[in-house]
Amino acid sequence: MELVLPDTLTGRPRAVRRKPGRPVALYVCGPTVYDAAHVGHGRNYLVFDVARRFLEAEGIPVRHVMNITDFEDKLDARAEELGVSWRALARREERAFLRDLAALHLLLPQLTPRATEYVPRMVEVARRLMRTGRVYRDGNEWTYTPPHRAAGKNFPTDRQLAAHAVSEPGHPFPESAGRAGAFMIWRLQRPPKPSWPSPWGPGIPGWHLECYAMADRLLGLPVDLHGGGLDLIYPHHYAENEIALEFRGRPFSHVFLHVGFVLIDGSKMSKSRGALVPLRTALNEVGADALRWYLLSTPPTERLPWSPVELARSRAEFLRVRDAVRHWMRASAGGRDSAASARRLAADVRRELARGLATDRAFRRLSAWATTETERGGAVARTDRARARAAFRDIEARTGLRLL
RNA sequence: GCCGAGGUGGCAGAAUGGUUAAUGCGACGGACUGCAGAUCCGUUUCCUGGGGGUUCGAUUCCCUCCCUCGGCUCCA
Repeated sequence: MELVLPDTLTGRPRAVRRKPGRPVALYVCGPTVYDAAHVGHGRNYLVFDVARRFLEAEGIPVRHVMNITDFEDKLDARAEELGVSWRALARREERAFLRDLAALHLLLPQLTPRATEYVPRMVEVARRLMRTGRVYRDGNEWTYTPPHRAAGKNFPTDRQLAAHAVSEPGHPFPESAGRAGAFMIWRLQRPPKPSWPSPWGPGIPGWHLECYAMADRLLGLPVDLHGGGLDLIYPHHYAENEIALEFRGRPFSHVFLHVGFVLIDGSKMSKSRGALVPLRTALNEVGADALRWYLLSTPPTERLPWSPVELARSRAEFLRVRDAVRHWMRASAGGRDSAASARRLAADVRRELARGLATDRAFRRLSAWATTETERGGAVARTDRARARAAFRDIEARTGLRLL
């Protein structure tokens, strides 16, 4: 069964496909490792985890790449604050971040390339952009200004930006009309801050070149599925896509999926506002399965308001479902049911996930099944136990929940 | 301004063309109780934002208007 996702670039549902004989090329934008993961990160990577699990359960191999941004201004600032080197801080936070994702029972990507290892390739991307004649230098920075694109080629942000700049007179975007959508590709900088040699002098490449260089090298462009949090659409994915359009005339990815924010007090969880719930804290409180249930209980592209009450309710709901499954599977209780009920449930879950990764609807199927089977006191017959188990194993494989 | 998601009973929230539009909370009545709470039983007539259209039939599909929420160069 095909996995159809709401594609952000076209605004339409699109099936995830692959090149014949190749695995699905999945590139998920990773974190800047300067602080602990919060539940917003958790939800983001969780959504791609379920997408990958679904494809693999369908027998489709996935090559899953997630970059680690291990040099960046905020990382420098944090390192200085703590009195450690930016490299040491990045390594430490990277380990913690990946450990927390694994604790949420995520399948970790096969490859987690670090930005620091890709600087020479990013320099090469910058060099090619320099040759387009669309780059200008302003002091220590070189900036690339993309040409105007026809509708549908990229996220419709340049129009937005122009309108936004006009509607807010104090907006710090100087020549907005002509330069909407421009992004930095090289900045001069010296140690102890991150710095690498280049034809333009020592410094650092712009962030957007990172994912382009990595995806091109490790997966080949265009990739099949790409995404991250909704906040990455602009400027990050817009910019990556501009580079792909410049060099190849094709978008960065066949399908873009962007995950809705986890909201706290009505607005986005953010490190700068200090309003966030660390992933580790939530995991310690309710465990991976209940947290997965909660984070996936709203459609992936929609926002999820964080609420301790709802978290507790999700935990209770997950446990109710798990207990119902376990009880139903205990054939020693003299069960008479065939495996049909479990197989139907697995088919329902599969169908809901295939259609837009509707985790919320899939979970509702599980809840409904649990209610029905509990009320009628059903239990599987000993002879059908193996087939029923296989059905639940399939659900587990796709959702990452541990039910049996 | 632009992009996106929505407007269902007092509140929250299901139902992606088909019988009296779920369920939960709240409220009200009753049982129990010295009173209250908790618990249990029952009741809750009244609800699909406005206006067109498609259809035998619309909460559901199309158009339009109004309103709400989120986002719009740190960011998952």
